[in-house]
Amino acid sequence: MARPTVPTRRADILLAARDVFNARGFAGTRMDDVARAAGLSKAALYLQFSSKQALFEAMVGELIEAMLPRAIPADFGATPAAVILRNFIQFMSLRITAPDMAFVPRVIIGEGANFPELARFYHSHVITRGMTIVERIVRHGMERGEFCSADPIQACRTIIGGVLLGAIWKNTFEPVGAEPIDAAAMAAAHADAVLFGLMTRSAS
Amino acid sequence: MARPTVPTRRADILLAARDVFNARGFAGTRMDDVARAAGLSKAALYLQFSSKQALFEAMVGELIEAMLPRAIPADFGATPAAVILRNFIQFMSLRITAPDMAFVPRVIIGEGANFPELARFYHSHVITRGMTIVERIVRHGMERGEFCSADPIQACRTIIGGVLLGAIWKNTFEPVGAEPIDAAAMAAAHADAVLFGLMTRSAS
Amino acid sequence: MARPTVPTRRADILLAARDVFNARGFAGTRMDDVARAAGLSKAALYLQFSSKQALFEAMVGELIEAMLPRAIPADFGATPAAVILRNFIQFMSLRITAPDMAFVPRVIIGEGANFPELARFYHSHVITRGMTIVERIVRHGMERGEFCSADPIQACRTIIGGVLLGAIWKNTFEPVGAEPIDAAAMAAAHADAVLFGLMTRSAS
Amino acid sequence: MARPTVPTRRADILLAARDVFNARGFAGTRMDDVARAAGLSKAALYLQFSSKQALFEAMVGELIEAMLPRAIPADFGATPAAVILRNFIQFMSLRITAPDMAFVPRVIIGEGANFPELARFYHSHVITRGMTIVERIVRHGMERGEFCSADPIQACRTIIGGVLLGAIWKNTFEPVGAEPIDAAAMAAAHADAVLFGLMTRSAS
DNA sequence: TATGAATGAGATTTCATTCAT
DNA sequence: CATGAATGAAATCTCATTCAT
Repeated sequence: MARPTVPTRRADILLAARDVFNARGFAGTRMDDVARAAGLSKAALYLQFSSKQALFEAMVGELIEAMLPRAIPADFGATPAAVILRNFIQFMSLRITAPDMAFVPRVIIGEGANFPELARFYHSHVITRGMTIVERIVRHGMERGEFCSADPIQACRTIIGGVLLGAIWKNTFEPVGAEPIDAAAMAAAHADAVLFGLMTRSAS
Repeated sequence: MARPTVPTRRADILLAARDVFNARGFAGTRMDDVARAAGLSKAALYLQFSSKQALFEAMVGELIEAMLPRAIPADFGATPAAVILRNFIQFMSLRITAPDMAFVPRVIIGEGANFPELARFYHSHVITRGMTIVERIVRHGMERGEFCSADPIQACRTIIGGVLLGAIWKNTFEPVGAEPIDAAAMAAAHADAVLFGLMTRSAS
Repeated sequence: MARPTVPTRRADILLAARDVFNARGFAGTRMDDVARAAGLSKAALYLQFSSKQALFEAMVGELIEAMLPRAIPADFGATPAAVILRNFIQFMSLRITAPDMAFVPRVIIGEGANFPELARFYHSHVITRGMTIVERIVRHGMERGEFCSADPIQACRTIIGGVLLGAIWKNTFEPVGAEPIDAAAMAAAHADAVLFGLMTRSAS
Repeated sequence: MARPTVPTRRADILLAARDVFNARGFAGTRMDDVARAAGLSKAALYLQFSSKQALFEAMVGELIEAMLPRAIPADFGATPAAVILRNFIQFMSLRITAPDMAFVPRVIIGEGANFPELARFYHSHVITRGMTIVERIVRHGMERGEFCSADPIQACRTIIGGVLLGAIWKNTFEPVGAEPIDAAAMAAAHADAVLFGLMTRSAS
């Protein structure tokens, strides 16, 4: 409750950094800009982060953590896999296309080659974690006889691919004139498309 | 007969540029490097391209052109839509993950915000074109009664999302330790996942 | 009391800039040289002046301000116009041919086409102001019956032309072997030449 | 009569060079521009002129020659000095402010420090020659009793200063908004101003 | 802790000049 | 003679990073 002002300082910087990196990319961002946006002197930045790269990594790390689904039920019980999967797709789609998150994939993809640490981090914390969840859901559906037996790993890719495309669309193509899409609607349609491929044909 | 050297000059530069931009990204690439890679002086570069950005755009434009499916049959005749779609997914997946192409999406996504022209170009020439083709295939399947009636546009996104993920995977995550995937195999699985959602339930 | 160092920085640079621009002209001056002459790094220059041109303009502006006659009596009273004019010519001649000023006209004339702002500034602040003063003096003489009625504007040109020629002579021709002239003597002779054309013939 | 085409080539270049140097000054002029303006390749320029500086000097030299009063009567006979002086001032003023000549003083003054050869040339061929002529006229007037006895050299400076100011005015200040002056009218007024200073007071 | 001032090490871009054809 | 193509050698400007205060 009485958290001192220090952690706020750091948070302010990260917030400002997010905005500037978001708007300009890594190379295009100047420490000057971040400092000004955070209302600090450039030198003060360096008291908190030892380099531009460190700042960038800290900021992305923070965002990634915030993006991960906090709680996934340990046991799915009797909930139909279709329902769980729908919810998951909805959840991820909305989260990943939220204005303050959408640039994470862009940054990871765009700067991944220059920041292998970041790509590794993202891969192991987001992709792998997300795929594990999806895989569990798929297996759950297979065990319940809802889903036909497919390679769960491959299925994951189809599922995640659609979610990712939504984020890219919003971030990369909408600003240059692509027709805007409604994240929730797209998620629903994506779930439909995916589900009817996974469900046994006898279902219905 | 005796003038094939001239047009080569430009192509040499573009080739070298592709390699360097591929390895280092836009900001990380120095004109010096491109020049050296092309076996020319820096100044000679500027004889052909008026700026780093112009060079970059020319190179990406060239690659994009090369990546587009040259010829799609105007009329699908009686070929089953499932076959056509499978082929298309295969074709695009292989093309987009080929070592000399795979970085195009990365670059578009990563630098799109800094080069709106590029994003626009990519959107209208690749994405839109690709989606139109997929849409035609889907409609073809619906007319033939192969595919259940779904929103073709949304279906496109699921299809293309999976293809794109393949390229990103190879480019961004494999270099940092993600388990390598076989493009052809993934394409086949993606087609499966997608197809069984599109086919009418009566097909059994 | 303890902050006289700050305003010095800018002045140091301007002083150094004056010397280098004086010796080498605008195009011939490298920011490196100015920096070295000011005992600073090149980057420090850009902290104060956003471009070479800005530095140049600031420096010339400063010099011009310094060159202008600070105070001209608002009312000439009963002082003979001939005396006033003589003094003015002396004053301007000495000022304009002083070693640290003499290059101003050269620069304005030489680079005026490339820096219209500078030419405009010089025209409105120096030429126009100077001509206004001369005009007032001439009218004063006419009112007093000292000077015959001539077109004061045209007379100004003859007067100023001679003063300007002195500066040009010192700067452009003396360095290549023209016989050196004494600024004060030339000013006196010029005043003579001019005065006896303005004075009424009855004065004798 | 049957002068071959060769001298034309050279003349074309000099003409083009004059225009470009006129518009952009020495440093601002690129050999490319001159070549294009002359309708030649850059390399062809170098067949005629060994360097940019050589080209510049040749061009200025040519102009200066063209500017000099071709013929001054060896003996003034009984023509009144006032008339001769008036004519001379008119002649020089018109010549020096002609659009294709006016930039010569600007260039000499502006680039003189960087091209001492040029300044020397101009000084000895134009200034000195002009001053000699004026001096002869003044002495002629003194011998005839028209002019009072003044220092002829100093008088020359007043005379030439006014002429020079006209050229500078047209070239440097008119383009930035100074009120345009009529060369002939200014010359006449200048002659008046000067003459009435030189003539004996008894002349009436 | 905070900052204003400073800088080293480039980066892009330009241009006079050359040379093979 | 003429040229298209090439280049070496700068010059301006930028920016992450440091340091005295």
